[in-house]
Amino acid sequence: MILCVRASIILAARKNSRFLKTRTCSSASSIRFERDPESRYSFFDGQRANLNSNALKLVFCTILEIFAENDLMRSTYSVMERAISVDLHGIVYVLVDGYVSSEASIKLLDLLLWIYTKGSMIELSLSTFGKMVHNGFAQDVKNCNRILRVLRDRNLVTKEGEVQEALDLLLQMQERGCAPNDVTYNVLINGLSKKGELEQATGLIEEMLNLGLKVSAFTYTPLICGYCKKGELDEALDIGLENLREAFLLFDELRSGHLICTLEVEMIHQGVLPDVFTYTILVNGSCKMGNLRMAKELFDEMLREGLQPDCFAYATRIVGELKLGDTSKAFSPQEEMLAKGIPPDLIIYNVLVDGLCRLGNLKEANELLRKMVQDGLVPGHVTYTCIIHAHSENGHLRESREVFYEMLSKGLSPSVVTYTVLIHAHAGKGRLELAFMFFSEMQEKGILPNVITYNSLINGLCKVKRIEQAYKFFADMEEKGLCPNKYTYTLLINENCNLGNWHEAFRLYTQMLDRGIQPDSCTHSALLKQIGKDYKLHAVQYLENLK
DNA sequence: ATAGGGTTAG
Repeated sequence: MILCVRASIILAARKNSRFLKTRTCSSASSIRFERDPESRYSFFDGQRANLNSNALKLVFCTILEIFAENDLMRSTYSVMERAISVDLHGIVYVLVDGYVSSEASIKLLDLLLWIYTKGSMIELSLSTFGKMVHNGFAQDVKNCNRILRVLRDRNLVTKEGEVQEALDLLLQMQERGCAPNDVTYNVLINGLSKKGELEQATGLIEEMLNLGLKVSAFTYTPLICGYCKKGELDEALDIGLENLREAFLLFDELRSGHLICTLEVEMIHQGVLPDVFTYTILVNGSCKMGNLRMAKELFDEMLREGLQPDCFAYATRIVGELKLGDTSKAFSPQEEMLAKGIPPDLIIYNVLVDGLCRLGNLKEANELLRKMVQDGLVPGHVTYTCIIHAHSENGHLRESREVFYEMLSKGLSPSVVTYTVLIHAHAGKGRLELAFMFFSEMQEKGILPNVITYNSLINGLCKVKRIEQAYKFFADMEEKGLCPNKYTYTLLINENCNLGNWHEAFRLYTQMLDRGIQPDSCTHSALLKQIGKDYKLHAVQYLENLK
């Protein structure tokens, strides 16, 4: 059988090369490939280069066809991956053009789209899907679901538009008779939940139930996740109100606990049992909302249910223990994991290194790094960023730079977070020249600064009263399409108040309200800093009520 | 190997 297939491939390849030679000799530019996006080659290099690239596509497609027809999907996969790795994206034209048998092209196009979507190659996914639809190859709901995920994620990353585009596709699917299924809805519910559109997400669950579609852990998990994130945002509001802080915390605890329990009960009511994914989110959400007791209870509940926690679940638990400041308890799951044959991964180590750094145990953190390397793991950019951060927080700017250069020498690419940590530290300590150096260096490397990066610079500039320059960066970020947040405004309001520029401070305050940016009590404190202490709290409460 | 949910750093 294998020999037979091999022989066919060789024969097919030979047949193709003859076919192509004929084409070349007759000097007819391939009719079949007129629409080839790589046709610009022929512009510079004559027909030969163009045909060579096409020849390669035909050979690849022939091999793929033979593998697919014989159901050798593993081999098909690796050949397809090879074709993509040498940028032969044009094979999609061969596949939709009817050059290979329709049975094989369906399989091959599915596979091609799968590879593109799995690798989040957004434009290639969309263009391939478009060609498939155009040629009647995309009737499969699975393909639609893959594209839905891509559209959803693109929307979430760029923050432009809505998950709307994906919702539109859902409508189109319904119109074309390609019935959306439970997976379709799950993808959309996930997108809406991540955007905080929880009511709309709940509405889709109702729609699913009405349609008799299967509601599962896949459906509820993102929604629970969304509620957890909302709780986290709410909690941020009470920073700075130390006589009211505890009351807020208690309130949040009750509310979030209640919501999470309701959802959990609802899931069980629907016959959906929470699994490791669900529990991980619940534990994480409880941690983030500061309810560490509930986090622990949920983790234990997961064990009682007979579920086997994995690295994700353990990482979440360790974060919780570290928040409680208990180093020994944070390290104990490691033994448990080893006993169960789940070796701690890079993220587990990152969490532990960061935890030790935050507790000021830089020495222990370094020992852990050595152990990590012994275990065959390589510290990554997050690991280094944690250590750089630790040095910065301790005011050791020189050390933080040294670790940064060590990181570069290991061939690791710093992220926007790494640079932001460095910029924040240097700008905050008045070392603005170094901060600016890092700021331009990151952009030269194509790492885009974000709101936090700009806030770090604005903070440093305000501190040394270079407010004009702070405004320049404020304008610069807006030009780049970055939206200033409540911290950006609070920094500028604060400095204007320090300088007695009340008019400007209130102008900024009005502007942020107009833009729908919620101020917090820090903004209000900054604004009212000069008012007598007795009146201050009343004034803050008054403003809080206003919004 | 052909869809869908979860973990770390500013």
